Amino acid sequence: MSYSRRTTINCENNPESDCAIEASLSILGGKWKLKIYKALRSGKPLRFTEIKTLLEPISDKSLTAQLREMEEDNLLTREVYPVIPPKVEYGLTTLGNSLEGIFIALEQWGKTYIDQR
Amino acid sequence: MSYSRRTTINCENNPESDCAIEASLSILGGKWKLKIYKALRSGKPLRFTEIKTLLEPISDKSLTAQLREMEEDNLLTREVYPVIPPKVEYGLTTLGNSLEGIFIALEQWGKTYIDQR
DNA sequence: TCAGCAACTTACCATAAGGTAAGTTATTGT
DNA sequence: ACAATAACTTACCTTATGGTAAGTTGCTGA
Repeated sequence: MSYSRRTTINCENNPESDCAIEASLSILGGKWKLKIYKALRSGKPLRFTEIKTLLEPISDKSLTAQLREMEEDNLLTREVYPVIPPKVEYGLTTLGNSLEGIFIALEQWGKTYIDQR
Repeated sequence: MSYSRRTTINCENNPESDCAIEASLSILGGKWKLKIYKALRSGKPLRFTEIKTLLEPISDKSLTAQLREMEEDNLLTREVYPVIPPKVEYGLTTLGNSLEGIFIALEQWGKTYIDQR
């Protein structure tokens, strides 16, 4: 998708309710976001490397970037354990869990689309 | 979003159901796709210029590109009236109409997200 | 004769997202 | 002494998407 990320979503010049949709897409539009959601959807927090293994072939750089953005957007929590080597666990927030509806809708429609060919 | 368009969606290397989601996103990921859907959602077919006015400030180039892709993806119909100056009407197909679920899910979640700040 | 119209097409350019590959940190096990 | 480890960061590059501005078509009304 090409919904660029924004720092502040401005609904001012959006008299209609496009804004809500734009918000959703700007937040979920990253190439790996929904896959990260999927990895964490079970409820169990995962470590950086565990997520990375699940999403392969994602790069370290991309994974950190996407995780940071999702954290900023309050979709997931990041817990740092002060040990060496480092240990960091990521889990879904309440807002993160509320993505389920979108996930299901996209999955269902995708199946419909694929079937129709 | 950064779900690049594909000619054939390959589910072969996708043992999980990610494929359906990827299909959805690759098809809806265009910057204007969901706005075009929204414009046509009432059921009434619209002309190129009418859509353009509704979506402003979209460029001619982008609008044609997005419409063409949606047509290829069987989301909308394109009816050409052989008159001069040209008249072309776009409307939703059955598959196009089935996007409603995604539309609603994105809209609802976006509202939730915006409220939580 | 010629500007105006709708629906394009074309050439060119700007931006952003993401990839690759390497480096960083501080401790622990060999 | 030193390689290994997890979770990054950095510099650099490629690609895709979309924007701008101009041109095209063929008839019609002034």
